[in-house]
Amino acid sequence: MSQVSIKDIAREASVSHSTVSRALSNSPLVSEETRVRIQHLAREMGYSPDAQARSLVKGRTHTIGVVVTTIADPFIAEVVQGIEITAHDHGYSVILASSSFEPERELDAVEMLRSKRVDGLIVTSSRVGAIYLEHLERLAVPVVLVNNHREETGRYTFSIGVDNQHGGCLAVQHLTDLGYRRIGYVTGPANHSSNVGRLEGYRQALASAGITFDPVLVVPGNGRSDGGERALPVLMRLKPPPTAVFCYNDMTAIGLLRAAKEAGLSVPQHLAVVGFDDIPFSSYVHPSLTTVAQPKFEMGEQAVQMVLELMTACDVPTERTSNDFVQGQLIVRESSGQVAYNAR
Amino acid sequence: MSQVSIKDIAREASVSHSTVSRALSNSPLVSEETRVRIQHLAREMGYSPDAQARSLVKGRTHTIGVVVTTIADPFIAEVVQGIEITAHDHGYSVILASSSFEPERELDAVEMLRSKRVDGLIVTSSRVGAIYLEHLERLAVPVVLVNNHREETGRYTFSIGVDNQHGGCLAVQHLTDLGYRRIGYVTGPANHSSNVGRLEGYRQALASAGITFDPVLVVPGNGRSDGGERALPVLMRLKPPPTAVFCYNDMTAIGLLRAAKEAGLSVPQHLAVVGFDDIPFSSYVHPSLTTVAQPKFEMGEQAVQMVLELMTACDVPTERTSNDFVQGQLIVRESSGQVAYNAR
DNA sequence: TTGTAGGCGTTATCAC
DNA sequence: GTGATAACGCCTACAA
Repeated sequence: MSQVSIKDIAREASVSHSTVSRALSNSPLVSEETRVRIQHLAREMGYSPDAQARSLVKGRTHTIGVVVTTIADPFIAEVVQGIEITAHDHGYSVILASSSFEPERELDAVEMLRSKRVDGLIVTSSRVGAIYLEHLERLAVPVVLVNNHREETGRYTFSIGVDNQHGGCLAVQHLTDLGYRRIGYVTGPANHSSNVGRLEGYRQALASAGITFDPVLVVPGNGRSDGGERALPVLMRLKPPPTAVFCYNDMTAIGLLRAAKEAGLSVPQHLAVVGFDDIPFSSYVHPSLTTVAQPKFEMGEQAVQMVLELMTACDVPTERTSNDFVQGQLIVRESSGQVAYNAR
Repeated sequence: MSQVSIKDIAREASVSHSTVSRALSNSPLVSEETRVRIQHLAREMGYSPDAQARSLVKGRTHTIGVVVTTIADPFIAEVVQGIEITAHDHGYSVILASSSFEPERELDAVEMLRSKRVDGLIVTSSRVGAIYLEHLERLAVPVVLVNNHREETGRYTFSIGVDNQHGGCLAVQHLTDLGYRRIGYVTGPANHSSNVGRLEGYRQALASAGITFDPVLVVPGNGRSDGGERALPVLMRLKPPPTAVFCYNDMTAIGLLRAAKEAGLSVPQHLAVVGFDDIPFSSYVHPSLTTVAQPKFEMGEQAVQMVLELMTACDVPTERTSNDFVQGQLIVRESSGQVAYNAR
């Protein structure tokens, strides 16, 4: 009933099923004539090869598993888009699993993907990246972490992420180039490597502009907009207050912008603001947000390429570690340098 | 090398592979003692059942295919989140494929999913829904369309979408309840069924408030923010201009808000604005946007449930049509009724 | 050039 | 209870 198989075609064409198999895979071991006849017949009968049966014998599923915390995060969604499109271009398809931020569910997902015999695994924003180290041997497939939040990256790990220090440096250099000299930083989650990196970039840019680092200008945020809202009054109470501020990410900056508006401060006249991420929103807020864009699509793209390379090179089995970094890009909008149209 | 199979376990345990199979599936046809022994051994050896081999014999993959235009659309991403989580809860996993708005790629995706023998198919925002009608017979699995933009829904189709008329009615009733009587509508893509439905809801709400419909108040948009920006001057040039406006969707409303700000109109004092969708941004714009929320997660959830039902009931083979509608929910924010804190 | 036979890792149906 | 044996749909030596 369900689906026609090569045996059905074989019967119809009065040949053996192996001849059908060969004809359909364009094997040279079959006569031109029967080849076209079989292929025509297959199309007519609505044949669709069974990928499972094929991969059972070939040992490859042409499928890669993708584990995310939640696909509803626009940032992650863009990375996944890069993954899906790149995978498709290489003849691979993608099984998506989300952990909903629960480590247990994340392990479930990995186990399920192992059962489905994915050829490789990409994990984004995992906070439990370390667990993969233990599971790697039995997983038997390459694993690439994207944008993970772990501190230490040991052996057996492959990851790809943005160069946080470089990005932070870009952001702050932009401000120093504009002449700002008293520049604040609103942090993200304190011990995330991304926060540490961006802070380091901040210090580096200050240093190269000949500005001495002042720790009171670093105020805590949390990566969310409410963190930015709370940070603003703290910054403005300083003597003297900063004239520009670099925020851990765009959501922080957006919260800070909102607080500034309510406090009657105009941006960028009273305070220049730079974010990080370039979430879709940042061009729509008012004033639009200067930020460091993370190449999200590209990160997905590179993750797939890394997995593919690791797959073919898996004879040299994993002693190597590789952590690739992509460079962020400064996007100048109204919240820094330029004066907004209608705010003068 | 790669993965241990039940045969490996059988050899190790000195039993037949069928006994191992039974032990691992908790069959009653195996002694308690060997069952625990085998299960222990399996865990020790790092056994992972091969889902492909299993589905080859069972005829079920416990996988559903999801075709999207792009996962980077936050709206779609939330629907997919609902799909993934619901599927997971029912023991199903999700293969994701994106069409990038190209019909040809969409067909590719469907063909690939057929090869992978998915048990069901969910397609979101397809503009070529009609193609599925032809392919349905050979697809041999249930297909559910989510939020599709086709006009006619013929036989053999199953879909789920928001009740546009009801939603439009909610939005405009909210405005009439507040006392507004001259209310505009900025359209979406003219012939989309969603636009037609929302317009119909607009007219219905006017009628039940005893307001006669005035066609000049309906001005064209395009579903994007620039459409909203261009619509504002058109509306304000009317004599008399509207005091409130319902927009086809949030992006349109956001564009309109921006134009209003540049024109020196304050919202909602000079003009109340209501959108549709409740995209994540709408709570962040200023003033925050009153809107009709589409239950995106729920739509994904219901789509999975529909697929699951159709799967088990596929003996009654498809003569039926079913189009389920979920109800939107009014979210009142600053852009309508309430006056924003700092705008008085 | 084509057919036969075996195997991929399961489950399921028989016997014993 | 357990063990052969035969599927599931495909690929691929090896024979013919």
